Amino acid sequence: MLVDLTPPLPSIYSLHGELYNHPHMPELPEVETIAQTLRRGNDSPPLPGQRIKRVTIRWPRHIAMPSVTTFRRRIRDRLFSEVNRRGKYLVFALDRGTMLIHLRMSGDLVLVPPDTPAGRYDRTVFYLEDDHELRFSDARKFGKIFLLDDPDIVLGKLGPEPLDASFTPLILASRLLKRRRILKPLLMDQTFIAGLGNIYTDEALYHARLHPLRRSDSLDMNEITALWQGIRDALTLGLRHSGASIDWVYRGGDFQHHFRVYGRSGEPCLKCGTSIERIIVGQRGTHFCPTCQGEVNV
DNA sequence: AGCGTCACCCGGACGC
DNA sequence: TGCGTCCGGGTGACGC
Repeated sequence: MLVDLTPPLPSIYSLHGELYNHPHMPELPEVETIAQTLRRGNDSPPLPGQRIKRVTIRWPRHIAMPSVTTFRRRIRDRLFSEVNRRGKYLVFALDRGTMLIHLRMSGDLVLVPPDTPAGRYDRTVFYLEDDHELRFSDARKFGKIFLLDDPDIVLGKLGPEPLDASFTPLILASRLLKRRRILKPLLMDQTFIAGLGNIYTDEALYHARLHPLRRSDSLDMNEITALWQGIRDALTLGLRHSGASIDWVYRGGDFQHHFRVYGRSGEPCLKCGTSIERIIVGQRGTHFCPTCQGEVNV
């Protein structure tokens, strides 16, 4: 029934010698880039101010809350008022309630003009009053959509926003020292800090010159400040490049050309020339420079 | 309670 | 051609 008119992706999977035979999820910079594009409009008009006529749901398990039937009924005739981001969630404030979308591994959201050919992985389509369509495509089907009166049911569990002014080195210090966890999985824990995934965690630790296996309570204040700065540097660099485009969907960002460690195993460290290593930490591929991020002292 | 580990969801790409 | 394996984020089960 659906015709695949999606052109094959350019070969962007072997940029650094390491083969990217898998997708990975959009993180804070990618989600922020999508939010900004929808908010401002690009080739299409801004999403705020648009009203939803109806919705098509091709993969009902995407709808996390409420039930699919209730979702379908409640989303009708809703007006988009704001598009924001919290952690890796897109937050759509409506005239009644809030819709949250988590893209997980392979999700993407685009606002397209009328009669745009269907994409192979379009799963949920919001038909708007002016006949533009907001399309949620998701090859891996791991994405989640919520429609809530109180978005804090979901967003309330999230840790601080790393780019907020309220996120200071001291806040980070108190959170790190309260725990006794390995840094890499702790930074990816969305209740500890919101928005970091595998790529930006590895990049942040490299900027901070910290080994991914360090214990959270072993850091001194200088190291904590370096980590705070590293997190912000990695995210800011990603944002400046409109995120990375090594997913199933090309988003226009080009940060993948600027990774310091992610996907660069076997290649020389840009600071010292040492071969970048790849290890598994908490079931996740983890890239680091054994010289620059050397001391593990657990 | 806190922490680590593992299976699961899913499907494209790869090795054999 | 086809099967098994791998990968990823988040969740939930389980064990220490």
